[in-house]
Amino acid sequence: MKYDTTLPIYMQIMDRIKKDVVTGVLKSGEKIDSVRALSEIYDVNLNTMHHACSELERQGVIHAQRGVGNFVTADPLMVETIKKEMSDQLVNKFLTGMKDIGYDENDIFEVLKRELKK
Amino acid sequence: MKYDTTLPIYMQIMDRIKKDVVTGVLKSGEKIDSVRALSEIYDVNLNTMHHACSELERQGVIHAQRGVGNFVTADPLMVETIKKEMSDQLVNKFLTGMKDIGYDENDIFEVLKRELKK
DNA sequence: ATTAGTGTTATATATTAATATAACACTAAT
DNA sequence: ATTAGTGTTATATTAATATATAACACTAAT
Repeated sequence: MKYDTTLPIYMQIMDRIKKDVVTGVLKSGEKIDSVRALSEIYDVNLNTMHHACSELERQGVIHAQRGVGNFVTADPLMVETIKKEMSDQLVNKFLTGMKDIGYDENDIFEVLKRELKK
Repeated sequence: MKYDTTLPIYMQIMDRIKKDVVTGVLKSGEKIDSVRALSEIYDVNLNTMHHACSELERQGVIHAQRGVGNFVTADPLMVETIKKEMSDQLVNKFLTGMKDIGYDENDIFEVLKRELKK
């Protein structure tokens, strides 16, 4: 497991789990690995893993059941919402970032067309 | 001045200054405000501002002259290089991020076309 | 009732980032 | 030589992350 130094580890883990939920690797309603198992899989401390999970719960991605385990949100609509949120944020960051360094919308379109042709 | 909690402040400042260099708000070879003035403008501690500046110098964006001031790199080619680096990183983060959440290249293209039509 | 496996909380330690504050080192003008 | 304005370095303090380690609280099966 490799982590970026620019973002807290617990956030990077949240991101990976959200991606798994959004892509269906983790299915709606499904039980996920225990925090202890996950802390080994992601190679982090138990507290760090719990930090990630409790934040994910606050965001409605998963739901914890004490003594039982963590479960992916049972609401499939929520999964779509999360996907929309993530893509919106990506698009927004990309467009504002490009505009901030002087590209107009046509430029952006051209850059991307060139990049996607590869 | 508003800062994001997800990225260290000194990096966010570096980003803003690099944007100013790339867009010509700060011109090649030009003297920039003193670290003390900048620390007030960006509303951060002098040490934080110096941290940002010394990193910018390490990256070749600016050049410090002790007792005199900081200057934007005199090499206009370097400015272009920085711009290219920044756009490459933006494009890369966007594309990998979108692919990670299940969009293929056609999807990405469509999402962006729709967004740019607004 | 006991036990194994859950989520959860707590204490102590180390590291990084940011702050306040002060001083040092150098340059250019006076 | 002095001075004002630069970059630079240093010390102490606080807050956020991440760690090791231990314990607590709850659930389901035995």
